[in-house]
Amino acid sequence: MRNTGRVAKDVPTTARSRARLEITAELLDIGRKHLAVDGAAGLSLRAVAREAGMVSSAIYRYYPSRDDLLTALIVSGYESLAVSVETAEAKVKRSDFLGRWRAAARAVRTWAVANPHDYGLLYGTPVPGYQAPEATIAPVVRTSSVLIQILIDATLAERIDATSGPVSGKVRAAIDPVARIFDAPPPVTIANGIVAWSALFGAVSFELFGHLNNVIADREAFFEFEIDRLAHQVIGLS
Amino acid sequence: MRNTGRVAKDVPTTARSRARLEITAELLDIGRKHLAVDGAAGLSLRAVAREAGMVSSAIYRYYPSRDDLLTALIVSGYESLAVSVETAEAKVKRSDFLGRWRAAARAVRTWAVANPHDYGLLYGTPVPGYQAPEATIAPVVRTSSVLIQILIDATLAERIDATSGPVSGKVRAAIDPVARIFDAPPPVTIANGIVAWSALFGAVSFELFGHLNNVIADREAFFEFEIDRLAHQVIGLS
DNA sequence: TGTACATCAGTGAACGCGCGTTCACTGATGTAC
DNA sequence: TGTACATCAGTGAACGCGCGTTCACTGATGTAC
Repeated sequence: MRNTGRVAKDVPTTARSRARLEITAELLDIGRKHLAVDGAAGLSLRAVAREAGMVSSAIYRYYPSRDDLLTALIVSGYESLAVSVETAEAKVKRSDFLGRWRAAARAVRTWAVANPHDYGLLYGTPVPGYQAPEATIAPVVRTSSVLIQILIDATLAERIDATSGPVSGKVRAAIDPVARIFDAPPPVTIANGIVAWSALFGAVSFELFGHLNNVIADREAFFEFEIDRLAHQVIGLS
Repeated sequence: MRNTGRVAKDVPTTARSRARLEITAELLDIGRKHLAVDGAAGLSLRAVAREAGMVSSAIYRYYPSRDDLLTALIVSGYESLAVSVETAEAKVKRSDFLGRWRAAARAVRTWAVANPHDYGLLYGTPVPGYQAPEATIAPVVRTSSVLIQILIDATLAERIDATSGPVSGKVRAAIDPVARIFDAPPPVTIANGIVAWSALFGAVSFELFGHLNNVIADREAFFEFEIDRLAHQVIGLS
């Protein structure tokens, strides 16, 4: 079997290249498991190779350095989160804006609870000495685009309360980097959206990083309260 | 000079014990510096000892293990944050509840920006394999008590809007661990307070951990907007 | 005040460990003719 | 289809490194009489 002109260059055809993709993915999975035990700073290429049944130097055929494995883990984490959020949000009727926000917010928490160490890698303390390369930007945007799209749709449907009033010039300048990309929602909506978004991740981080111990008994119930408060009081969604 | 009966046992009298306190504190400072470069997971007793001009084994006279140094750093971090927040909030007229919230919230951010690595240690990803001992609880409570006191005072002065309405039984049960300690504010106020509190730390974490890059240009201006939104829309402070 | 003993900070060597990365190599797989 | 050569996954040894912790020790400081 040969590649026809149309097939993308990276589709594997030979046994060797199929094996390469599989092993690359397997090493990533093992890396993810180690993240859970030792944290990002303790991630060790030797340990991953060992568990894969390879000699320590062999892993360099797949990841040229420790930082490359870390980058792959971060990218795949953001992608996995994005898929969860997109899938959950897509199931809700397009005109149910509150429902779409709830679905997206719940998906963030559910994913984080299921993958606490990936969450910590993405949204916790930055790994010292690690500089995120460009490759990590695209999958980050995917997740937040879900919220932005809800805001855009709700704005066009006139389902966002503008009770909070217009926003000062200073704030408008502050949010300029996002606002210049999406011009449908008014500045106040974008600003409120960012407040709600960072509050959402604050809520999830508090739960996952142990700051709700001896504070909140039923985390799921409180989270529901929290995201409704944010939707109604902060975003003005109805 | 001798101890009179009244003097606390741990007040140093001899040159030796004074030196001990000083060196203990100096090692802590060096540890804090290393935190900034290598992160919590990379904190090394040998490196700290080296910088203090000691042989590596000597540090064991002061901190019996790596985890003990880490605990001391965490406790001193929470204390330093608590002092900043308490001091800033205390300067505001008692009847200016919004001003008190703003002062406390700003103090959290200011402290975090000035001590990003301590902040990461306290509010970021938990250190793998490290179990926080009881000693860390008291200083944590100090900071959040500032907010709770504002809520109590504002409730008694009837300066909190109850527009958000009463809270469901489920939510009341969820916040029971906190509510049973402070009975002045109604459950809805406590619940709203926790939402605002975790949103505040979410905002600070987003900024410090790099999630506002290419999103918010002027972070201070946006933070001001954010804490006002939280005060008005979420807590209902006037 | 002076002496004898106890306490304790700091030394230096050693333990066993794991790490990232390089390199020359072997042998299997893939490709061109 | 068969052969010669090129590619590349995986090996095993080695490099230089830093780590936490223990231990027997020296010598200065503090305490009791």
